[in-house]
Amino acid sequence: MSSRSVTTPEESLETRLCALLTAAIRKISSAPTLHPVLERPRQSMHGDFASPIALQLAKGLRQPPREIAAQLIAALPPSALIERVELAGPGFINIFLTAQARQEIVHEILHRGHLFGSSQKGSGQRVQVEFVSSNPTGPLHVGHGRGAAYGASVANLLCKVGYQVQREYYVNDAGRQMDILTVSTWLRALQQSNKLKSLSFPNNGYQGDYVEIMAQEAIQRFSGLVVSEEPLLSTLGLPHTGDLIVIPPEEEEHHMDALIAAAKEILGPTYLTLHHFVLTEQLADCRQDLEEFGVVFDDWFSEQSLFDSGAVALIVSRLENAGHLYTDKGARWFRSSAFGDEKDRVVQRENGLYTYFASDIAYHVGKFERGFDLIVDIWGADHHGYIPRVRAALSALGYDDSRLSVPLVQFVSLFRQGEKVQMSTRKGQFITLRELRTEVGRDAARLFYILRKSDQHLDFDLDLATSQSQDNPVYYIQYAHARIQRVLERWGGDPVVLESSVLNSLIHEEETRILQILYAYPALLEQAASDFAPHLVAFYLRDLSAEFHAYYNQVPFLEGEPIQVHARMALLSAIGIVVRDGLGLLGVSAPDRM
RNA sequence: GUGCCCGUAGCUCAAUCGGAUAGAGCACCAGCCUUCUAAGCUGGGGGUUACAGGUUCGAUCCCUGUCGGGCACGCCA
Repeated sequence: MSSRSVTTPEESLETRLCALLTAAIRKISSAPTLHPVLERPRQSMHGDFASPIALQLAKGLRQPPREIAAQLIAALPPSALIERVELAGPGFINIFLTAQARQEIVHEILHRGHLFGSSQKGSGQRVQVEFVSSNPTGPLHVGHGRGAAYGASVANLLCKVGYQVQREYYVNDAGRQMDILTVSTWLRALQQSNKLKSLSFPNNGYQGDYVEIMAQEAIQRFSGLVVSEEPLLSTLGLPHTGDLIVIPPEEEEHHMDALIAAAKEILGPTYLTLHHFVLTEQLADCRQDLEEFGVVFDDWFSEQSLFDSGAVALIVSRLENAGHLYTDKGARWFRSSAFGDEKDRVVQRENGLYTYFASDIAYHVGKFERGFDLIVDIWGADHHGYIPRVRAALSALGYDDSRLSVPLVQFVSLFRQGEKVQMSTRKGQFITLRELRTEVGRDAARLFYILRKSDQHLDFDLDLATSQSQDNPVYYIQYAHARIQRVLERWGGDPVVLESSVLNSLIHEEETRILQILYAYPALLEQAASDFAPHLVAFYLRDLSAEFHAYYNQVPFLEGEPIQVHARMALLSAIGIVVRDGLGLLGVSAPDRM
């Protein structure tokens, strides 16, 4: 127990070692001290920690780096943490910890449990993470799944390192796409009622099965929905000859707009009812889908509400009053090129309607007004050109756009039998997130999605993922956890006694390496959070699992002196806690047996 | 054409914000189950980090150029 004083939960090893180095720097130099960097060397012969500080000081002090390093080593205050210090290479200071210093991490982990790795780095700042935010015009597909898995993990990480996190879904319920979905549903309802004779379903309508299902439901629920074809043709200005009407491809968009207008005119208030119905249906489906994926939002923010509350009009007038708008060709333009964008952008169209950009400015200003210190927008990579204009608007209105971060998520390409699966949302030809979850399972999907950097293309091999083969890294990590639980179960002792176990025997190579990985966990989480890089957690867990599996194969844990067995059980228990916690951050379960 | 991102082992990807001998998985080769789960372990081969320059103690990382790939360039959202 006396050894617990070596490290405390408040001060990590890194912090204490940095303090020692800083003290040494002050002794040999009066120059303003730069914060000493501690690295984790790739090779064990380079110590538990290494610092290139002497190399960095060399220029300012006008001395050879090796000489500075030697002085620093001599000036280093004595510490129970440090076994020895070596001067190496061009001037690295390699620090070797005492076995006791390494072992103490086990007690810290057992003591803090799932709180281990948490930090106050975020110091309670409020951060909003907005992600998925797909148009509620159909089921989520595998591309949205990546955004969901990534965003949820980023949010979990930020939470873990001390931020106050709000998870938000921006509902694009105000645009033309929702009208197209409404009309699509209506036309399907007419088709199902055998009302459409000469008018065919538009190519640019939503064609998925879910539209047919909503149409069936709508027929049951809303009277006045089903009308004959004649008034529709009249309103559209099309002939009543009874012949099939063919819309040329270049006319399709105009035709759709005409259909929307006609639907509004013919249905009257029922149009709004239907619009509300399809929106509600899609959002409910989306929410359930995400929940089953382990992704839960704190808020679903309606774009329409920005128009209803007058926030959009207000924000445009704020830009107006600040002198950032001008008129050209009948439209109102925001001078975004004056704030770093490559060209100016329209906020109000010639027809008087606000653009999506206008409501998006209002949305982002609203985020700041809601009191968030940091704003994280997770967008598809195809929106990267959109970032400068949002920053420009925020800057123009006096907000600090450095408080906005926009990590991009690249596309997902599906491969089946070595061939790329072509997808089209509009035509309903896509693999849904739900299908993927059913085939692959939630755990595998969640891990697979975040296994590579978010801004890299992801080739999702369906055959590999659906084969449930050992190639899938999720099993490798989960298996480590399951093995640990089985060993602890076999041991059968009281876990509480492990908190005060004597750890002196944990000095073998495998054990040392595991300890080194374990005490790297808090710093790893901080980096993964600040880089928005959950893939680092996945790689970490695989490394930790690999070391554990090697250990497992090498040492019969339950054999030997009780004191030694206790030490191993304490170590295993600590590994289990970290693996479970890390998987939890990624939304992956940690089964006790497999 | 312009802008942004990317180019690392046969394949899919990492690389501690400029650090030491660039690492994993898959695939390939050779071994390990009467012992806590073989969904595991051990060993092996495999690289001019696309190419050419530059910056410095030191470059996969920063700068310039070339080649190749992706995305974006609407009064759509």
